[in-house]
Amino acid sequence: MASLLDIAVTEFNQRGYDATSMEHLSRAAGITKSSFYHHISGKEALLRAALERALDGLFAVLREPGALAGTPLEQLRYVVGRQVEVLMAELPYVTLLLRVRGNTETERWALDRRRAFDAAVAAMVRAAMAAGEVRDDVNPAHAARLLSGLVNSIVEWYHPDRPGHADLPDELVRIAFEGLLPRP
Amino acid sequence: MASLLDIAVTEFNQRGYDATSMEHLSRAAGITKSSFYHHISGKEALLRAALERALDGLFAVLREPGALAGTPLEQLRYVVGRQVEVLMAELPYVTLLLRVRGNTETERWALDRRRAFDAAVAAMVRAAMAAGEVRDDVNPAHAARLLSGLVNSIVEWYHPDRPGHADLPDELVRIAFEGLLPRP
DNA sequence: GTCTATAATCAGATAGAC
DNA sequence: GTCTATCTGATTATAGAC
Repeated sequence: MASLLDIAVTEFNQRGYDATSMEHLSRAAGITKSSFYHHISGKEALLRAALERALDGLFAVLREPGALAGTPLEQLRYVVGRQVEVLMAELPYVTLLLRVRGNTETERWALDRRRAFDAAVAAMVRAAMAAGEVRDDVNPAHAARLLSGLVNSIVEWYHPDRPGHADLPDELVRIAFEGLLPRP
Repeated sequence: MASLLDIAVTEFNQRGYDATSMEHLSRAAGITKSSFYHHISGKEALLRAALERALDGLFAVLREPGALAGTPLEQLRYVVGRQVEVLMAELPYVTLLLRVRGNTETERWALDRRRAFDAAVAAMVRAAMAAGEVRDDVNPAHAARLLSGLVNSIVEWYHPDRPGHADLPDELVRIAFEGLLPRP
């Protein structure tokens, strides 16, 4: 049986957080709004719990051995691949995180933590470029932003139930680092 | 003086469409809510006008000579570069388009047209792959999705007023097709 | 074109019975 | 734990004076 958090996150992602009412959530859970309130303190608490789960999953990647050992490029490739895996494993939570706009204190907190994660990846891109392992004819800040954007865009179309997605982390790393052109 | 549409789109992008009230819009325009209603028929009409502008800009690219002549790869590179330029030129409108969730008839109409645009680009990716001009060791559908995601992710961080963004279309095309690794 | 005032509806949240 | 009933405030939209 799906938890109330799972149900809420599914609804939030379908309609958008602001467009989803407590009535929507309670109906999706099969109980009344009042009963729903017996279990959770409010709409924003649900949002906070979901965003925490997404952020915890992403930050954990940065502490894994593969993110800390090897050349700067090896570390970067590892983190990008794992980031895709976390995104796929925690899809609804990461999706919600990526759509936060900063309207409330909770949303601004999540945006701050997300920016910190992106900054860590950006530092790895700069380190790899300084080591000559990443091309230096593009703005490093742009390269980092585009890399993050490429990874995050997966939430817009990935569905866990569809087949043929097992290779996705590897495909993404290949395209990100080697590009769409055929190898020479 | 900014038009009411410009003002509304700015507000929609800041807070999200659903979280933005007519009160927000009229205050941003410097008039009362009632006066605002004198000029426009409702919130959704504003959304529709904005989404139309974004979609018209994107579809126009597909009809330009550069999108119709040359090898499949040349056509694809042209369209991707021009897509970035349109995104930069019509930033607020395209941003709004990319955040539509499908809650109303207007939003579903926009989603349909957007999917048609993406399908046209995906067809160009497949054509380039069939011609041996794009690597064939990735799923063509994934390659097309990732390419679109890469381009669209720019709306999350691009600001027209910041310097150093003139090369962005070219940088993006380089990264998309040649990847982040240094050239051999 | 702009305003004040207000209608009609819906939101998040609570009280209290069972 | 779940329910009906309700509160309070915000939201879209309109009426009608100036």
